[in-house]
Amino acid sequence: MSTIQQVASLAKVSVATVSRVINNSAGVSEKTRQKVEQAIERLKYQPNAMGTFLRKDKTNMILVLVHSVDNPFFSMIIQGIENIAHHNNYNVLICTTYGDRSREQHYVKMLRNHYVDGMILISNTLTLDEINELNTNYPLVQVIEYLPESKAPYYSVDFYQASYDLMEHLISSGCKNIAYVHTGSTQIISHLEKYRAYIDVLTKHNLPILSKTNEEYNFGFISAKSVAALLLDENPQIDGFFATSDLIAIGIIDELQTRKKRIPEDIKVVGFDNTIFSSIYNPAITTVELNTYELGCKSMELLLNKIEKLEKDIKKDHVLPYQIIVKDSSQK
Amino acid sequence: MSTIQQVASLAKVSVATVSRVINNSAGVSEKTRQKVEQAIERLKYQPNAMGTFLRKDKTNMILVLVHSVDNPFFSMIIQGIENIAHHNNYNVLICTTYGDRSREQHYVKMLRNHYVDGMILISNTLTLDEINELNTNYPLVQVIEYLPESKAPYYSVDFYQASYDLMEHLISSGCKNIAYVHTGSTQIISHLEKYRAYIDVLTKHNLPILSKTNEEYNFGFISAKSVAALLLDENPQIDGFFATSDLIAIGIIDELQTRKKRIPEDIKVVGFDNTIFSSIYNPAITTVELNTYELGCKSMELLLNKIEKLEKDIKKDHVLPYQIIVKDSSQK
DNA sequence: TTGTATGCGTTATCAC
DNA sequence: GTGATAACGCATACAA
Repeated sequence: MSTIQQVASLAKVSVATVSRVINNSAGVSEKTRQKVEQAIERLKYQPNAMGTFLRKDKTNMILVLVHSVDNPFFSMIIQGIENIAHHNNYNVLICTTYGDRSREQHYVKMLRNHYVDGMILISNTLTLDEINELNTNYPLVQVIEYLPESKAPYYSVDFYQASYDLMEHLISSGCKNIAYVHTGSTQIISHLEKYRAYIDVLTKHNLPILSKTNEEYNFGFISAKSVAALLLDENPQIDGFFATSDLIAIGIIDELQTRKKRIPEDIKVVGFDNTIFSSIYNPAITTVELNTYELGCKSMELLLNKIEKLEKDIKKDHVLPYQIIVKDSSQK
Repeated sequence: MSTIQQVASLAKVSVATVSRVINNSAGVSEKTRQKVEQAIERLKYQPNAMGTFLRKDKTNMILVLVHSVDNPFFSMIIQGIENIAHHNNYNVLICTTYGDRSREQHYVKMLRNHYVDGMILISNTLTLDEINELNTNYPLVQVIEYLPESKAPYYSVDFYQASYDLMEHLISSGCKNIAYVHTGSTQIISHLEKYRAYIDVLTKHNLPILSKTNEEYNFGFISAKSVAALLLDENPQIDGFFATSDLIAIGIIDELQTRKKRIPEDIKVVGFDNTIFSSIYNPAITTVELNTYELGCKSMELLLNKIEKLEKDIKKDHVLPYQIIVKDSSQK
């Protein structure tokens, strides 16, 4: 491994000149530039990024804290983030927590240690105090999931209204006994808002509340299947399922098919997120498009603003539109 | 942001002592330690990782180069890698290329620039020369996909034998016209070996060869559906499909169901990788378990050996066992 | 047990 | 247009 020193010696110039050549700074004569470039070539010199980082106090890396990525829902957000990041010469460090708080703390430490210039939280278990503290000291953006009371800005979707629309769709399709199924954390805003809409719509129509959640995520599918089984055992009259994700919907449908129920004739099912799963499954699943790629792009743009302090007063709440996508699983 | 200097001043000790406290080095009196810890606490001091990295010429980060991660197949490998990495105080940087060579080169540069201490290649488009050059200069390990002629070590599976077994299974289940479907890169070793077995088994049994590939990956499913449609139009006699992944199998089955074919009665289908998809789909898909988590663990252990030069002569070829998992899609 | 001094590799300021 | 040099924050060899 050669250093800038060795290049300077070989080219018979100072390290300053070599640095200028590397960074394409103005004020280097063509002759010198070529000498230096030849030396770089001969030594196969590669700048040591750590020297640069230390000197500049900037790594051009940002960290994305996410539960897991083995789900097109999250990976689309990340692709949006990466798109904007790469166009602005930033690298994206994907860090998966799998809900483990110690892993999460470990990654947060990377922000504190100047490993990265900023952080995007997709789904996290940080407390309100932690987020507020981090937000005052470091560039921080929340996307999809967020703490509404926190001071950190976020990009998300109106989960309440989307769920309201979905519920009205189920009811207008003839459902009278609609069950709500959620697996994974019950602290997240998306679930809370979906559930709130579920309750409100049922109350408005004077229909019974039939809901069950399971803190275990288990890729959504596994937990959902058993939750659906319990619900159906206790409430054989169920004729509609509101699932908080496409994967949960698939778990429910799998259980229904085991019980020889026809979908949508006997029971209708709706999911959320419009992932590839809702298209490849049989039947295709009614769902909600959240424009996750766009959300990723926007949140990265916001983070860049914070890092490079382009704007002083950054708006805190950003809500992007959604679209209800009706497919086979809930047709009349 | 405070520095070690400020902590030293406040605690009225030298920076060396502060450094000793931070790193839990021996030879610091209890009294001094407490003084320093109080100063650290008061200043909310967080060490700047870049200083440490530069000084130690080590980042304790490794890079995983992978096509994409929105697939349980890859994410299981990565979980294995992360497991071993974290137990050895290393961080894992997940870098997705989506088959884009410029992104790939960008990430490779991070290895050259001392950003990371080593690299694991899961699926890549690096040339033989590139891999060999990198392997001589940096710690490098290949997993799953590899260039057999390269000098870099790898952990993988006997794709030929696994495919041979699968083909024999299809034939013994009664299939006489078996089609081979692959989407994505056709340069990868897994496809080449699978295809070689496909040909060998058919030749041995004197059966016709019916294969089609599509370089476009498209999440496997989309491309596979159209490939299957073409194959079925041209060869209505097909009674078995060998798909090179579970997602491809799903695409095929989707096309078959559109055509009102019964599976497995009319046509049998087998996939590969034993991802969650092969279980959640209806029918459940016969597949091959590759022990991806284990492969991830082993390859990280190997990389650690190379980084910390524990062993001198590292074996180059490592082949882990597989298991054929028969499910509904190919039952007699 | 503690402090001093040096260097890791780079960039940037200031001379010339 | 180029060079000398200080500084970034930290760890460590050596001295005390």
